[in-house]
Amino acid sequence: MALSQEQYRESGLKLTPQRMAILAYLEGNILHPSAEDVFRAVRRRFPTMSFATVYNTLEMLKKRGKVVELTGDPDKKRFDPNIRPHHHLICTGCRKIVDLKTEFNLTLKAADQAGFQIMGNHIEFTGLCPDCQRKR
Amino acid sequence: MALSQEQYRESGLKLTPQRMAILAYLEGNILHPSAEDVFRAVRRRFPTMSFATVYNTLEMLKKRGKVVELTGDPDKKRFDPNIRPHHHLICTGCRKIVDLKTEFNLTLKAADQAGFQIMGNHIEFTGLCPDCQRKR
DNA sequence: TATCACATTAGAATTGTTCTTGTCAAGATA
DNA sequence: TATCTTGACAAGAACAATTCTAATGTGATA
Repeated sequence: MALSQEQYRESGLKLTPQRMAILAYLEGNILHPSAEDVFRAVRRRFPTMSFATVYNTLEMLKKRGKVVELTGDPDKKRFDPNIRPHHHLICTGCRKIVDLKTEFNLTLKAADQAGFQIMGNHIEFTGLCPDCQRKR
Repeated sequence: MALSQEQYRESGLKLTPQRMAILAYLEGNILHPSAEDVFRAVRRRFPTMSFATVYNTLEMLKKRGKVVELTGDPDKKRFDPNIRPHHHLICTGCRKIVDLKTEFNLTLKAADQAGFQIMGNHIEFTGLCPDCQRKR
């Protein structure tokens, strides 16, 4: 998430301590946190932090393209501060999500697109992470 | 979803009218229905149908590999009775999900797998469906 | 048809997310 | 720096999706 404080301000948004804390937590975070993960982490420094602020901020960042909302976890929303297109490994045991650097060249023939205007693609490799392999 | 009534019984499950109605609705359904879609459809014939029955049945079918739970819709669980591996087109406007017949040969080098035991993969092509293109 | 394990129902409970309302503070302006 | 205005915040209520609970009902087998 390349989002400096200046960029932030320039886009007409107020830079509040709460938002800075959320940004700091997201910056470089590769754990694909849920809203609750963000909330729990940021609350340590801001005990009065509200869930609404977390959701509002994430929603705003999403609208501005600064974070991406992930699918792949059916139980909760997960967010990725890495906005460069990339794919994921997903553990079906613990729902851990790991970034993939591998690139794939995927194209769909027009005949297969069902009239869709394709904007992007995302590959989910599913399997068991090392921890979950050990447990079973 | 190739699941005949005989297979159903043989696997030690009771075949109730409610379950038959759910199975009938799922059979050949390409709309990737949510639990509520199933509920609403089946309730027409079984006005006493309970949501719990829908969730229980879907969960059971999932456990037995007769349906697949989809990611791709962050707001609700969606189910696919087509258990043959295939990929999807997803409309970011209305969350319509369309099956793709196109096959891709995706392999990950061991070095890229982060120790995961890979079980499968799934590609989501995102974009706007024809209806949503018209609306914007 | 009697029995029993399992399925069903209705609604309560839980979880994740969004909305509302009153208050407050960041950044702008003078 | 003092004041103003707009948007952000906190707290909790509301909402939506899903899961659980307890009581009742029913399919399959003998």
